[in-house]
Amino acid sequence: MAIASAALPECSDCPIRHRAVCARCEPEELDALSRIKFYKTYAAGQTIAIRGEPLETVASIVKGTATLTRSIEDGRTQLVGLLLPSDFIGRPGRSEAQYDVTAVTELTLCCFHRRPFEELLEDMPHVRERLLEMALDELDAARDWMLLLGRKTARERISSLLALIVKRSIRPDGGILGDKGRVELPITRETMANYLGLTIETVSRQLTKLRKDGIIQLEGKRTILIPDFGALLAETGDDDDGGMIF
Amino acid sequence: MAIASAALPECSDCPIRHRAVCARCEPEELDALSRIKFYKTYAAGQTIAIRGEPLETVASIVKGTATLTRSIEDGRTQLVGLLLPSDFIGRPGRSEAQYDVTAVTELTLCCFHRRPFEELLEDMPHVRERLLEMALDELDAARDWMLLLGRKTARERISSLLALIVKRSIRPDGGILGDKGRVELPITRETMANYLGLTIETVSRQLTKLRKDGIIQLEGKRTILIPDFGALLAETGDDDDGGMIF
DNA sequence: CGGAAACTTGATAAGGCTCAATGAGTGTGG
DNA sequence: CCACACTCATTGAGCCTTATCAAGTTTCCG
Repeated sequence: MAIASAALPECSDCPIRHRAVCARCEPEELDALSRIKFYKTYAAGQTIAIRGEPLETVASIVKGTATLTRSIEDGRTQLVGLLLPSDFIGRPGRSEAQYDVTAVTELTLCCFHRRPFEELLEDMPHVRERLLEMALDELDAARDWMLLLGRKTARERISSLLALIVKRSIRPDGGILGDKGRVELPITRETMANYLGLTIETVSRQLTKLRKDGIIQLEGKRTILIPDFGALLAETGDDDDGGMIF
Repeated sequence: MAIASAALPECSDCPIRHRAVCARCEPEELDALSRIKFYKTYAAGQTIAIRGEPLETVASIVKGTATLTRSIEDGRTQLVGLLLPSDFIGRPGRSEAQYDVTAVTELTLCCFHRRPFEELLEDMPHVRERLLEMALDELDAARDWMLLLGRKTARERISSLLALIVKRSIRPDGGILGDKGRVELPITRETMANYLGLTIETVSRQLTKLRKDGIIQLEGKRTILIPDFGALLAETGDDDDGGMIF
């Protein structure tokens, strides 16, 4: 399934050290985790897990992007989570995947076999605590998305997604976007459509409209310029605020 | 805010003793919780919390139903959670409500002031464990709902909701429904609409269609008869299975 | 350069929304 | 006890947003 097993870098050098489940670990806890961890790499487009099939590992995303999807046999697909570095895959106490998990870019995971991980968990209050915190954050995100899926117009959905991507683009080092308001889209139109509960045609048309209205500029297919972030936020339908959390 | 403070019954007699956050508590943990708990009662329709306002209590629902909603100023409202007995309100480590919480029936809560609860939490592994489990279950439920909101037709949404209500009606004592396939709807058409991301007119029309198609029978406004549960499930758009989870 | 994948654009149709009127159930007060 | 008001629900007519179907176009990449 995995393309290759990478060498094992030290946790102290890990790019997600301060955000993943292990964020608040003491050195000895980190040691214990380190002893049972292993890395896996996936190519863009590869399947990581399939709903209903056994999944005996849990993992943190170290690098890359993955999606969590739910679908119906007739092809309708809904993206239920966008997984970025530091996000956690799998659930302690469950041996079957609840969602389809797919790599959308090249992906590196820091994996643990489920059983040993669960056993270690008993003695690692900091991991449990962080896991709870992350689950609650994801729950909040899922519920915000429910508002979008249930009540927002196509234009508001697109704007919300772009705003979200912008906010996440800023995060990594706290610095502002590479260029003034230039954002790289990490996902295809189809993935956007599946995230937003729309068709790719509607996504495309709404992007065009936002461009014609001067809210955004398109530079090639995957790069977007946002001259006025406030103007974009005004299109999201949100009671602003949510502005800059974190 | 609360109508009245009820007497304090013993935890051992509590109807949600085996499902709430305290489900796996040892007697001494239960004692500790018991010492800081207090009950509150709300009338149907009363507001329990407002998004963005301070919320310094957490609570378990003992009796009744409440809703979690997110909305936009222009009135659009999305229900993001349906809270039933044993469900938990509030989040450790957060002092502001993230959602509007409203009682839809008369409601009894088992409350704790947030700070003391958080402190007790440090020494109660069983509560933390259960809290994580419940959060992950809610996350799964929210994600299933995202599929419904993003991709299902009105008819499928209504059917899914009815199926969900039926499943929950069975749960309490493990016994089958009161009468052969007779289910009481705990919510109004408006609440259903806000849950399903539809208007009340569409909810009403689809219920009528399901009735004309013989999938359900309506008995007054709030009671539904389901002669063939399998037939209802076939209308939900789900790959069946999900059959009887809980 | 050729081919495939990703994206855009157009024409048309349909599902669900909006607006509006009507009906059923419930509680209140004369 | 009936009339009235009020809430909740149903039904209808017309419209609008988004989906569907069908070409084109651009980009990527061997």
